[in-house]
Amino acid sequence: MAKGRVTVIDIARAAGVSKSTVSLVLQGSPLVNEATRAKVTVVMRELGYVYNRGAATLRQTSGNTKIIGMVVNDLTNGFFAELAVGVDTVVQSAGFVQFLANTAERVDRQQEVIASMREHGISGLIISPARETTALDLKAVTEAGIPVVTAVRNIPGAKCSSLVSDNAAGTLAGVKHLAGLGHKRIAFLGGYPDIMVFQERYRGYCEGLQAVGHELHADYVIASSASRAGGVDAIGRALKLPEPPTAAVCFNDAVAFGVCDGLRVQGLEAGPKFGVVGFDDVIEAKTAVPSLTTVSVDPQGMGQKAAQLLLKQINAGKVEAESVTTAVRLIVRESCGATVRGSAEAPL
Amino acid sequence: MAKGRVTVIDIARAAGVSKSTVSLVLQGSPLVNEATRAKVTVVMRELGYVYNRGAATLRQTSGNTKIIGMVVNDLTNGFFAELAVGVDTVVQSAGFVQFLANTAERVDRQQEVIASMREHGISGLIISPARETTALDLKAVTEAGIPVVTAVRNIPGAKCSSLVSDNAAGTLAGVKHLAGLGHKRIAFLGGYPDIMVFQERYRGYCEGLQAVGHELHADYVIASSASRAGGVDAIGRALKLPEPPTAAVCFNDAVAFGVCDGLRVQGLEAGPKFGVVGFDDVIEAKTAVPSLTTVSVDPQGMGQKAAQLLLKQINAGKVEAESVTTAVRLIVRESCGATVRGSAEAPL
DNA sequence: CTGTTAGCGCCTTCAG
DNA sequence: CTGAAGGCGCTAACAG
Repeated sequence: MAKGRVTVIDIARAAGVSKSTVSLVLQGSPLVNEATRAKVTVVMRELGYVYNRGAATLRQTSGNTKIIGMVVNDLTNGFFAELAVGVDTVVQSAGFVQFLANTAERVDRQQEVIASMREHGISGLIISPARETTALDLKAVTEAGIPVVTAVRNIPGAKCSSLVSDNAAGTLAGVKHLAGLGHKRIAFLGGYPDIMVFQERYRGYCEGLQAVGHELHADYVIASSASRAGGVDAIGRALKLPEPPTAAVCFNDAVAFGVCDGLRVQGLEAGPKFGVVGFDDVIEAKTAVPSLTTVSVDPQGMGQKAAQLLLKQINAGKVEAESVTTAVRLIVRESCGATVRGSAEAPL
Repeated sequence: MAKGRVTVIDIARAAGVSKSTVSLVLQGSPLVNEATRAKVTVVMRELGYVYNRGAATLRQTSGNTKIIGMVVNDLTNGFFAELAVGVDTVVQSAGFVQFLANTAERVDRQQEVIASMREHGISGLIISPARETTALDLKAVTEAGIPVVTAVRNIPGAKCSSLVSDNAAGTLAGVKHLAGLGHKRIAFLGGYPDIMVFQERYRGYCEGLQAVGHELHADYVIASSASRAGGVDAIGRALKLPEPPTAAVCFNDAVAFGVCDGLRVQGLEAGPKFGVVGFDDVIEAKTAVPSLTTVSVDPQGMGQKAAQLLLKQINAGKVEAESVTTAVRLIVRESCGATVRGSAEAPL
């Protein structure tokens, strides 16, 4: 039963041809007679032949298994599950299979599974790295010439492509959304200007104001720690201004939650009267509140982009694994006091 | 760089030994001198050797890749994501890797990925089958002697193990829970007695009544379609009884929702005054309501059990892939008007 | 268009 | 305890 696995040689004998002919049929070569091909195909089905990809890989340019590795830090989080689904769809239709491993934020597990995947000869790797992951953890893989794409989080010094939110487009969409609701005084709250992400989101904020014809008021840009406490602080200061804002774009979701808290203290509420948009950094995704409009990444879309990017590199001959930062599609979910829905698309 | 992949022969040369010695080191054979082993190990690290599992598999009893396939009908659903995580944890610690594929309920996709996985030589398969899957769809795999475990849903005629909810234990726990809250008149609503699942859940109901010392009243067992509408119907009839029940165990979640609807119509409400327990059949998982106590499977636990079962069969020499129905752990989540928490464990 | 020959990287005898 | 062959299933040249 499971004993004599049928091989090319078996089907060659049964079809009265040679193994190489069978091999040619297998890879759809045009060098084979149509009648022969048909006969071989039939015999294959009859004998229940299954292609042994391992053997083929071994013989060929030792590398192109059609397997890609996908390692995720928390599959329990719906965001990452959707990410995996996105990857899966494109990977499947390209005839690849994906290894999936969950790290539960543990670098040691992550390294183990990466090693394991490498033994199996993955031809590419998509990874949403565990915290604490350093460029060194990926060095072995990248140096082996295996294309790597990081998603959601990126690893500074690593020789790999990364896929991060289009920060500017997100805040831009947020501003447009709020302006569309009639808000004239829109603040930008939270975060510190010394980090790159802040600069990008701030730029989008400025561009948004410009796009809707508002002036940029320095008073409405209030830096604070990128935390819930920081949000409370920032909104507190904002409301003390002579002409307080009526809406705010927040650096991230944590800040946005803090802003909601702060509003509540003042007897206000996030909603139609005071519009709050938070940039969703996934980390707090599980605690999303409905009274908040968030700018968030479409996880499936991100997964698809990641897979496409990876496959492109694999097919391109696994070179050019440079730090190519790519943009992703953003969705502004409207949730409170509005029917407007903003969205921004930025191509690869 | 990625050119000359280092092989056993390379490291043999560098370490000044023969390939077979290296091979022995690789599989931790005791037949090798400690000093030699150390030297070889060092050289391996220095040259950045990675074990080629494909080649090994090819040489060996052509079958034992350490890969298991996991196919899921909807990874977007948190339940299945957790299931996958459960599988992943045990599979990882057993030194296996998992292929994960999402079918989105499409049998054609499912068949494709299964075929693909087979080409890669999976040594076992865990599958939560798409609807419409028949025993025939799995025949090729099972006949090849590859152990298969179905989870969540099972496929009648298939030669494989399956993992389904412990129905009796679930309803039994539900009855105990309600009795613990002081309910004396507990009904069993929904479903039709001609299906196996009904019989099992009904049995648990009876056992539960017995366990808490209640009489079984035929009036309190009301069959109806296993749908939301069926639930409305059943509770309607129940409330017309001379001594209406004060609590109900429902055949499944759909029925339970209907019961809640029906109660609301009568000015009642699921909660402390009228206890409702629904058996969670996953299908409706996304629409869970908080005022409802549900008997539901622990998805991670189920995944772990599935993986353990599969690995056991793989290690046992891939025989005995008979229809072994196994039980799973159930959790009764308490949610309304009670601090009691029931749970039932049924071992493999 | 088809058959022949030679390995891919590894593991298993079987001698030394 | 270590070295020398042979072959897993498949494909890549070459011949016919």
